Amino acid sequence: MPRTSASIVYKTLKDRILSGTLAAGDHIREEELATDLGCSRTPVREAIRQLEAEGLLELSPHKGAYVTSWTDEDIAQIYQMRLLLEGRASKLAASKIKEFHLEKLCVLAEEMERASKGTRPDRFSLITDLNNAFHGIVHEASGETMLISTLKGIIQVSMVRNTFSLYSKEQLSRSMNHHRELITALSHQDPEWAEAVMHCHIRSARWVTKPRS
Amino acid sequence: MPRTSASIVYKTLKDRILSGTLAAGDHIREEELATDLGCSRTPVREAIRQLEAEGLLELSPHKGAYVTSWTDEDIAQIYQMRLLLEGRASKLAASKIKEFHLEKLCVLAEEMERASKGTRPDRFSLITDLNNAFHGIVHEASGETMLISTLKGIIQVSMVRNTFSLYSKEQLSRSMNHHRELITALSHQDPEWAEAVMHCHIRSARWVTKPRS
DNA sequence: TAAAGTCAGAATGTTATCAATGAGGACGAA
DNA sequence: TTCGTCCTCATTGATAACATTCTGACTTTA
Repeated sequence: MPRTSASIVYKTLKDRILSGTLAAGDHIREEELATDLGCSRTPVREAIRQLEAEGLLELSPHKGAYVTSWTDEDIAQIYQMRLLLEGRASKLAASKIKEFHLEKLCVLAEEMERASKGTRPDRFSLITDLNNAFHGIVHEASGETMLISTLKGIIQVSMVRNTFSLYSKEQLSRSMNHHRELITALSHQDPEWAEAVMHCHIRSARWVTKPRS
Repeated sequence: MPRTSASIVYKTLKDRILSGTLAAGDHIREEELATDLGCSRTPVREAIRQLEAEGLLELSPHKGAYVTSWTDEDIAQIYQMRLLLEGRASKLAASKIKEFHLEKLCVLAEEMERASKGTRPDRFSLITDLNNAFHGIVHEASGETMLISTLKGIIQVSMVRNTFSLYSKEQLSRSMNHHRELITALSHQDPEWAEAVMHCHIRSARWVTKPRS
């Protein structure tokens, strides 16, 4: 899909940030990254600016780019935003959802369950991708373009810290149950139920990376 | 404040879009803008990419950038988002607001009233700036960094179409009254009242650019 | 010793130039 | 006329080299 150098750099850099290869606060040198990826500085700069706009990088003039460090307070606020926005998305989706949405959700839920019971070492990143796709379908079903694009940015940020590899067996199973319950609520076209399930789902995810306090 | 060429181009271009100098759908050529502003294409490219990330420009490969055309549906959805997010910001602000916030809000409300009663030809852009500052203080008082930054992007977009020059005398006066009422609600630390006033304020603004349908 | 000034080095900001791509029109055949 | 092909040109994509600015370390001086 991405055929320009800039988009390749973008994707690579974003992967490294989301996967934790690049840690919070790390300094990114344009030249270094350019030679590393075998292109000139211009595409690298473009990728960096784009990631800055998404909030994954912070850049200060003449100094360079740094991987954004999120405070615990930031993370807490991001979850509050997800609560508000994904709650609304679920609510809206319940009234508008189409059959093919429900079918996709079922398939994704099933694949996630299969993946979570497996033992492949890369299963967590697979679950992450499936989970993102699942939430994406719910958002799409809400039919609100603006809500969808806002959510995309916010969720991405909350994914920097949250990995399914941190989930306990119990937490993972609860998450899967939420997916099932959400599908049921949506298929019954019950907005309040759908919103409530989503609230449970997000609130429970909130406590994975940060057990107490 | 902005000392790099790229940020100057960014600011200039953004002003032109928000002020309507550049209309929806207008084509922007890198070369053209570069010679116009007396710099090379690179800073222009950077500014364009940044504005694309903010949603003000749409970028199609090998063709160039176009000023985003918002459909009526988009505008409606943006107001829904503002309703949700600014409502929450007002609610939170009510419990946390400090005395100096209230003082600033009073000053701004007063200046807006004075400006709206004046006859200076540039009074509408003045009111716009004051109004943005007013809402900014409310957001700031909410103390939620993430909410604030999300709102900044959304409001900016909703400002492309909405100008106080379109307000009738009655609408303008109602808007001023909302500001006063919001200050009172906030000073009484009544979250529900503050939220309700903000809802009224945004819903009434919704019907300025688009009288019916 | 501490404070201020200076300078070298490194990184980003900017430019000019070349390469590649796709849009749109001219042309011809069915 | 309509469709398809090819060609041309405008515009973006990418590179390398130059300019500017910041940082931090070294020197000087009181």
